[in-house]
Amino acid sequence: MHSMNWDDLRILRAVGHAGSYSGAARQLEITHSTVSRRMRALEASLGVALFEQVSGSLVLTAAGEDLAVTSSRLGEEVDAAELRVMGRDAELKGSIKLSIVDATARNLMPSFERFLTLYPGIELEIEVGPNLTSLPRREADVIVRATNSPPEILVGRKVATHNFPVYATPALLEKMGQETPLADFPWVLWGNGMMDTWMDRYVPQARVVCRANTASAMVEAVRAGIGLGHLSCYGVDTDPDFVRIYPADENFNLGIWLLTHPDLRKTARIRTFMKFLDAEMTAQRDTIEGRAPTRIEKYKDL
Amino acid sequence: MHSMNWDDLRILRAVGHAGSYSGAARQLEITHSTVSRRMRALEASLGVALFEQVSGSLVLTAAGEDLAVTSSRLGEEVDAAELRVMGRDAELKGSIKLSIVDATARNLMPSFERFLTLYPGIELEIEVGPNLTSLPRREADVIVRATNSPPEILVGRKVATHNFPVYATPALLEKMGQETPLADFPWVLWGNGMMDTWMDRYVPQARVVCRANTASAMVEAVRAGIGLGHLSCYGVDTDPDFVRIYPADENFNLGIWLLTHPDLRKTARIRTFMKFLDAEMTAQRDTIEGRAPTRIEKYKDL
DNA sequence: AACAACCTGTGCAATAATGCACAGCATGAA
DNA sequence: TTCATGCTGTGCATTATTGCACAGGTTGTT
Repeated sequence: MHSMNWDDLRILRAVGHAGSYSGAARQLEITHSTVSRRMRALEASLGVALFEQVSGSLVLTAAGEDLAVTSSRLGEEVDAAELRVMGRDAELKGSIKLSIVDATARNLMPSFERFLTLYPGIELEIEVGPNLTSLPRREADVIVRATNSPPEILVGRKVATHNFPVYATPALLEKMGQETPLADFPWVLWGNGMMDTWMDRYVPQARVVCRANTASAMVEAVRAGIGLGHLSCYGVDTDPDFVRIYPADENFNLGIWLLTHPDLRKTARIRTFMKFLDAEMTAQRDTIEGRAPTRIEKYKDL
Repeated sequence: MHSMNWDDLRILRAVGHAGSYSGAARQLEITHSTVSRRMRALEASLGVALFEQVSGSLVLTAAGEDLAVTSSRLGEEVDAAELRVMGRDAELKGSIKLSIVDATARNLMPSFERFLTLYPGIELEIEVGPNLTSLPRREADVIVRATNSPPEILVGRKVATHNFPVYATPALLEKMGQETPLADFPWVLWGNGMMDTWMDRYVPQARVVCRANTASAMVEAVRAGIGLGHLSCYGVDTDPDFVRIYPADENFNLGIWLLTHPDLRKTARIRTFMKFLDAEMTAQRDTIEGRAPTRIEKYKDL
């Protein structure tokens, strides 16, 4: 008997999650026209309307919602099964060249270790450096980047977000006095100017005593007590040397992107590795994004 | 990130169930070459061998078994969801012409009633007759047949099996005497001769006093006490007028096929109806096939 | 040994699916 | 009011998938 195409349910899951054909298309890395046709085909196959149009956008019907929920559960089972079996046998071998900034690399080392334990046939070549701005073709298989405008020649997805609260050290707070306003502190700013707009708006007369052009240098400069600084929660929240003194501004964050070249994305060991990192970072997202700080301090006023 | 094609899991489920690419192909109504390619693609996508070849046939690896089991569970969830939403709204309407023999039609009337209650927009035209041997194109949308050689121009599947134990009536047993051997009874045989080989082998000198050419006529002839007869358990096991006196021979049964024309199989109301009947008969398979008799008598010797 | 009936694998033509490019609609900001 | 940015729908060319036909292997029966 003719059966429904289960892969249409994978598309439906994405539509339910993204809220639109266009959003689902981006998530799945296919075109919105494909999503549209697949949902039409699914409706025809089932003989039921899954969507109704409201002001040019589509919303799920009751049947659509039912099926989208089921598809979401199916997705969880598929993902779990996929992780269980992917590259499970000795066939998964070869080299993976990873390009990653050093701060994020440090945070992910335990995950890399776990991956290499699971897949002993893999050789992971990690190219760690300061902010990597050029991506010569073929010099890396997998790229982890902190950006809000990922290069269009690569494919992948945003797995988490760097949020940047303002941090100080307890020693600096004590030295300056607990009631000293932010404007009176010395500041360490990002060399690429990404927080300058924020400073102009909220601490216009700030004493900028230092600029650093890498995440690691930023962290070490603040650790040394040189000044206050916007640091990513990722790895800093769990470092006892730091104290948050002002919350992150959601308009000043960076996506953490997991990217590869389009023609590599079907390569088993690349897919396995990216899926593994995706799962690891998804599991740690609250920690990465600063929603599970280990020290809670009274925030200063501007 | 590139995702596995979930529809490959639907194929894998069938392979796990059928035990071969060829068997899965028949079950899914696609070619074995498609099954082969889809399983190769799935293995490539996951980077794991799901099959290994043993004497020209394929057996599942541990990873393959893991994934086949998961796929089977997914299939149950998909089937349940599909039944919940299929044709759920008022859109499912139109006519369905069903061709079915009268004995099976009587057994399925409660199911037809349930279907029409669920889908009030459907008009079911049931063509009930004695054994229908010709299938003029387009005179029926859905065909239920008792056969072991379904017409190749139609598509569908065997949903259950007619098994044919030997039945008597209590009155006939009393009239003939409880210890009378089978050979001394009068017999009612099928007009199409389908049980003649069995009779030649096991009751060669039988007194054949009656032949009937339809299932209904067979049932009514035995009910009238004319003689013993091979009747389908389906509907007879639950009829208090009858007693089994000899078990069914598994080499003398008929498949119950649910069939339609290839170009109708994607039509929503046809698919919904066939899937519904499939589910109903699958749920009743033990009863249909005689594994849940309501009266258990001591079987006679040959 | 020969044959029948099952199995899987693959080249090539046919068919189906997808992406691209375009069109039109809705909404929010300036 | 105008414009930008999102959305969905669709014709056509491109790409991927499928079916057909064939080949070869294994097993069981005669």
